[in-house]
Amino acid sequence: MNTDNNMVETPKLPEEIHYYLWNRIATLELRPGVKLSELGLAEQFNCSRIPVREAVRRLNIEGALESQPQRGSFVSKINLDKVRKVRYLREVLETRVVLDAFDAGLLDPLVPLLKGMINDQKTMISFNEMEKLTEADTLFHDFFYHLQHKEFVQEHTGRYDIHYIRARRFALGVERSDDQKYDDSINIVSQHERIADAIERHDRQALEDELKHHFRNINHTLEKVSANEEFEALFES
Amino acid sequence: MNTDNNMVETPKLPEEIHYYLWNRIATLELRPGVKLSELGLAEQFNCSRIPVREAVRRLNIEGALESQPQRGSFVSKINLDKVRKVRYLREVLETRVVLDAFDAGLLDPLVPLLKGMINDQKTMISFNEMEKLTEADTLFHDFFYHLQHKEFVQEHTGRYDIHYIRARRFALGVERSDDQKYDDSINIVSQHERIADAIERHDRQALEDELKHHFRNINHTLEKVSANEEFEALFES
DNA sequence: CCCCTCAAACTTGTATACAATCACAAGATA
DNA sequence: TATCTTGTGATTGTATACAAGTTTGAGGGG
Repeated sequence: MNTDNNMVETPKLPEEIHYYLWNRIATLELRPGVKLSELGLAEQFNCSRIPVREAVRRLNIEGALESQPQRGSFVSKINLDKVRKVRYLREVLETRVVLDAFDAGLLDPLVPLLKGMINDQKTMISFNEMEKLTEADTLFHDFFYHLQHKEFVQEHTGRYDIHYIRARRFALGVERSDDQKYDDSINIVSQHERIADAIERHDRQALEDELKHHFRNINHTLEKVSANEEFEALFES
Repeated sequence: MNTDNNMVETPKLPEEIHYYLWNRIATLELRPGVKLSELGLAEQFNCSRIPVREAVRRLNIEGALESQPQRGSFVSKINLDKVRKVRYLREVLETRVVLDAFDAGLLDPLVPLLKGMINDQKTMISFNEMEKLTEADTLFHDFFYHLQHKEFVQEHTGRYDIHYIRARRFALGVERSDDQKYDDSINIVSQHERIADAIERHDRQALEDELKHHFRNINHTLEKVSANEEFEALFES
């Protein structure tokens, strides 16, 4: 997110506050719609409003907060339109990165590694470790970017987009009841499996189709979940 | 309850300042390396440092300014690495958008329109109207995004990236001497022409190749220009 | 019970003041 | 002359104070 220079700088106060709030919002500990106040945060961080204000302004730019003059600052609701747009970018870019790696013959020797990751993911589901599964899913996708030295693409494909990040927690079922979450999680991992299978079979067209299907999956899940009354308050109307 | 969000809001001071500075930096009126100070800007805008500070912080996030504590705020040099990354995104995404439009058969009836735009571009070159050519180039590329209702993609493909924007002025020769600029400008317009020709000939592979060649053109131009001593000071080492 | 009035408490927007650090130039010293 | 010291101004970081608008809730009237 922030272009970390090589030097270990003392984290400045506004960055510290921004980092703390961003993470609390991304993990939904701070629920969409919750009201924050600059003064309250200032007391919490034992400083004046100025450093807090800088963090709040940045969170506004990133779409994590929405400050209204003389009213307050509210944690933004998850914007499904934004999620759909980021999803499209991700489909186009990540498909290209994976297929380029495939065409370069880089993926064949790595099929066993991929299958190992997928087995780990299955284990996490069986032990109901959904937070770990979220990390494992991130790792699975990061893998292809690193292989192609295209990590920077992720800055534009939802790796740091607060709306996509939060939506993904639902797609992976982290925020849902047990009976709801297993279906989608198993789906996602089985999609990973079919991607690995297509690579193993050297079936380029199948790989492309499975990738697109995988990325579009989040849409289907979200349309379903966002219509659920239980979660209505989390999404922008 | 008068929650009219449709009302035309008075542009807030920080946004006004941000907009003004962003444009001055994007057009290179404020040259890379130039030093600004919050207090000086505050006097210029007849306000206190607080609204200025907000604009400056945002320009820092966007990479247009680099503020150093107790030293000053400096207009950033053009970062060629960032330009290359944005160029890659643009190649992948815009190629996909254009080819999707091609596959949907949307482009055939619009070939005359494209040729008209290209003729206008040629006229601008002959009259040495490089600023207008920049706008016309923008319009030519926007055209495909609008056709596919994918305008939002441009937010991620350099339409608003300060480094790419400034680099593009060089690719189009706006900031260079007459003898230097004609070559590259004519190249760019003739590339547009070959793109239109490929569409007219229904040659999908040629269209894809010409698009990629067109997007990669900015790299060649920039490697050449950034090595020129005359412009060395504008680029990050 | 419902609705209106109004004042106090909040909240963000902005101004001013001070603190901490850096750059630079003038002067002292060898 | 060359180098170090030092003081002054400049610049960003932070704190406090006030301005302007919004929310909230108590109290009164119907």
